[in-house]
Amino acid sequence: MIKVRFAPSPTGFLHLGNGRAAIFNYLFAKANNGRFVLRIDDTDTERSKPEYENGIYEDLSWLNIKYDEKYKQSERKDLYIREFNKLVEKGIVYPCYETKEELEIMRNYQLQNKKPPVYNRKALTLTEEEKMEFESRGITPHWRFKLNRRKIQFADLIHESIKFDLGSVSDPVVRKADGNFTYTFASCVDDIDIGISHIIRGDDHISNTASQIEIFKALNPDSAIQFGHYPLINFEQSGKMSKRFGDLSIKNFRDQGLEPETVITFLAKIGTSDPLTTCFDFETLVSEFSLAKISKSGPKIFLKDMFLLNRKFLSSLDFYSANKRYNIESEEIWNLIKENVDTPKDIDNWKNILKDDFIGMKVDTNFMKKVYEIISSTVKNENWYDAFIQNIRNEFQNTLSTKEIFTNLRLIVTGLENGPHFADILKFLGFDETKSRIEKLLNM
RNA sequence: GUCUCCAUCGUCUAGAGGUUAGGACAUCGCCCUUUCACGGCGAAAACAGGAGUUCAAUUCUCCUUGGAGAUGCCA
Repeated sequence: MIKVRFAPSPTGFLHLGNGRAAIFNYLFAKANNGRFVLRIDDTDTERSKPEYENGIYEDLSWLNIKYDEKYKQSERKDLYIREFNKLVEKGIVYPCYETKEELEIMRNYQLQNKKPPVYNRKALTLTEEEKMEFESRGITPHWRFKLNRRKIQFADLIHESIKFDLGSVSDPVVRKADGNFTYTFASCVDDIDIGISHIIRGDDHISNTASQIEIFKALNPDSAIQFGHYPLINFEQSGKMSKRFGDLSIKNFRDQGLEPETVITFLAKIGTSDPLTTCFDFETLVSEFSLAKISKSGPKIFLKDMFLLNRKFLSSLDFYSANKRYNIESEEIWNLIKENVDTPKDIDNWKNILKDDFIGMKVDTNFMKKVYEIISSTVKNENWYDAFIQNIRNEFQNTLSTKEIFTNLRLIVTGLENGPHFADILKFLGFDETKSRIEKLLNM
């Protein structure tokens, strides 16, 4: 049974990186008839906040990612204690009494002497008397897992094979002095207990995986969990960019008017050998998903590409789907504007522009006067707009470029410099409304 | 410092010893549009560097360089 998990910690809002983890795992599960588990990794009681946990549910539901099972680490402490005690009995974990400050000093010292900042296992040499002494002073220990210091190699679904020198890392802390367990440990216990078959996470977890393989083995010698580490996204970052697009939270992009389909497709396809298609449905994404398509190198992404994709998504919608989401009054309106909207805000904007009480933007007064004269003398028949445009061109052909003429006209009628085919706009608005818009601006 | 991952057009990538190094997005040009956009067509654009293995290296090995990550009583 294939079972994967998405395990965010509620210490902040879900960002694009989290979203990618969720989507990869979700698609992997669906593509293999497996189950997708949501696990709230809230072992860090200091930083975990209920509002962030709610944010996780909101974002997942917005993205339309549904989970088959849900767990919360803060509700599973009894299990961790049981498993922890087994390791204590086996002597694989050991109590340490150093303070954070002492450890910090030790690390700095090692770094300054160009040595790897690895914990020196001093606590291992403590006598029972010394331990008692600490305890009597009210100092509770934190516990470390005694790593087998050797070079290991493990299979990886994306990198094929990863090697790691366990001698280069400290024995991981599994239980903190306050009695809470760390993610490193709780995660292993949960993965075994829940029956996770594949752990798919970012390259930033490679060193964790190396240590956790040892913990998995200590917990369950038969553990056969498979790993896949995908490369992290590099975000093109410049001051301007970040200012323009805001932070990287899913919530931010939702607020900016991106559609969930856009975010899903973007995150599912970026860094894979598939093109950034315009297929936006889950079924297609699932059928196209494969870990083999994820490249080993980290993609650099431009956030503007996501907005480009959003435009493609919107213009691909037919009237029925568009109307369901954005309540478009008529098919005529949708067909008129659909090629010219980047976000739902633009849709609202155009709906407003096409309403009768809309007021455009003033341009040069003489131009507006002339335009009014021309429309007043234009015959109101079936093709009035063609005649109207032709007459204006004739009037200004020696003084203004075609582009300038149209830009001015667009501003007067729509308030914008670009948009749907101009004659189509006039046709939609009708003779009287167009004339009234020019008149209104002239009288302002 | 140590450990780990990675390296093909601007970007995402295909390529697994012999290819005119292919595609997609972006860019530019032309066409369509009486204008911007949309659309159609086309162009430009890449194997980081150095050794080695080989008849032959983008492809295999090593080194250098570059990028990313880890090195927490965070996850």
